[in-house]
Amino acid sequence: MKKREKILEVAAHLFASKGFKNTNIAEIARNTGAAEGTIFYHFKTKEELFLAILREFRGSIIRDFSDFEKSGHLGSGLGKAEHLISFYLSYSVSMEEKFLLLHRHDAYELSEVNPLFREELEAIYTCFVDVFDAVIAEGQRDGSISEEITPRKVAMILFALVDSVSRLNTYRLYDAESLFKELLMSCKRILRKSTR
Amino acid sequence: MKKREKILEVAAHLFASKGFKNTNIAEIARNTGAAEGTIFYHFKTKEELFLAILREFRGSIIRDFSDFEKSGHLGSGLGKAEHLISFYLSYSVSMEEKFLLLHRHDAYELSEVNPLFREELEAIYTCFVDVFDAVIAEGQRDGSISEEITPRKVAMILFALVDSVSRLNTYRLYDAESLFKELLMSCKRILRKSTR
DNA sequence: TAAAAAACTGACTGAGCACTCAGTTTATAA
DNA sequence: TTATAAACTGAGTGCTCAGTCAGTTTTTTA
Repeated sequence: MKKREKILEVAAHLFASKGFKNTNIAEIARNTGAAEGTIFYHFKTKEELFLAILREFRGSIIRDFSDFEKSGHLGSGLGKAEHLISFYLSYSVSMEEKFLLLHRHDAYELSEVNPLFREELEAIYTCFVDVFDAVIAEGQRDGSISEEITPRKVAMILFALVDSVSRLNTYRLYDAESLFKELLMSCKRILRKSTR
Repeated sequence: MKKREKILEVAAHLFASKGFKNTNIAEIARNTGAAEGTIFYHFKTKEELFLAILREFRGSIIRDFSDFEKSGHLGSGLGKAEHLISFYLSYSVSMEEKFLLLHRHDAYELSEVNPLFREELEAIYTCFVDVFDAVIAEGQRDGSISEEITPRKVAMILFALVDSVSRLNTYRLYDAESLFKELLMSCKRILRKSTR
C-alpha cells in the first residue's frame, strides 16, 4: 500500500499547482515512480483519484479541528471565536496546497457532473461552518457575542471573509498576511455587542 | 465586425459555464455560426480570445462603476459605502456570467504562464478596490467612518467579504442572496466608529 | 514450497482538439 | 467595372492523453 499513498500525495501536489485538467497521468506516474497502469489499478479513473484526495483532506480537517476544539481554550465564546479565526488562517497557510485544491474551480466543475464531488465539497464547507457556528452560538449564550444575527449566518459571513482573505493569499494577488491583524479586528467588530 | 462580437459573446458564455479547457473551438464555432478558421482569423489563439473577453469585461466595469459614482449619492462617505456594497452585490448578480469568469481558476492559471493575464486580473481587482477605497477615504474625512484602519486595508477586507459572498452565490453552494441583509449589517459594523 | 491472489508494468489505442492553409466569398477603393 | 484587401471557410494535420490489457513480479495463504 506504499505506492497508493505516494500516488495520492503526488497527484494532490500536481492538481493543486497545475490543475486537474493540466495534469496528466504520465506526469503523476513519473513523479511517483509507478507505471501509469498502477495508477489505474488503484483508482478506476482520474476523477476517482481526485475524489480520493478530497476525501483524505476532509479527514484531516475533521481531525485537526476537533483537536483544536479539544485543546480547550478557556474563556468566552467571543474569545474562542477569535482563536478560531486565527487558527483557520494559520491552518490555511500551513495546508496551502489542499486549500488550493478547494480554491481552484476544478472540483466545482466536476460537481456539476458528478454528485459525489458535490457531496464532498458541501461536506468540507459544512465542517468549517459548523465549527464557527458552534463558538458563535456559545458566545451568544454567554453574552459575549451580539445576538442580532443568527449564529449560522454570522458563521457564513465570517467564514466567507476569512476564506476570501486566505484565497487572496494563495493567489498571490495581494500579500494577504499583512491583512491578518486588520481582519481579526474586523471580525471582532462583526461579533461584538452593539453599544447603542 | 459582426462575427467577431458574436464569437466574443459565445466564447464568454461557454468559458464561464464550462471552463476554458473544457470548451473547444468547434463548439464556439457551432454556437456562433462561424467556421473554426474564422475564430483563428480574429484571434490568434484560444488564449488570446480569452484575454479579449477579460479586456472587454474590464471596460464594462470601468464604465458601469464610474456611471454609478457619477449618479451622485448624496450623504456621508458611510452612506456612499453602503450604497456601493449594495451596488456591487446587485452588479455581481446581473453580471453573473462575467463574474464566473473571474471566480473560476482558469484566468489565474493562465496568469502563471502569460503575464498579460496577470496584468488584466490585477487591473480588474484594482478597479474594484479603488472604488471602495475612495468612498472609505471620504467617509474617514467627513468623520462617518472609523479611522482605526487605513482606507486601503478596509477596502480590501470589504471587497474580500463581498466578493466571497457573491462567489458563494455563483457556486450555488449556499443561497447567498438570503445573506445580503446580514452582510450589509456586518459591513456597517466594520465601518462604523468605535463607541468606546 | 506450491498455488493463488494482489500489486504492478508499459506499449498500445482511439478519441479529442488547437491550429493551419489553400482556397472562396464579400466589402472597399480606384 | 475591375483590382485589392478583408473576411471567412472547413477539411486536414499532428499532437496529447485517459484508459486498456496481456503479461510479469511480489506477497499472502494453505
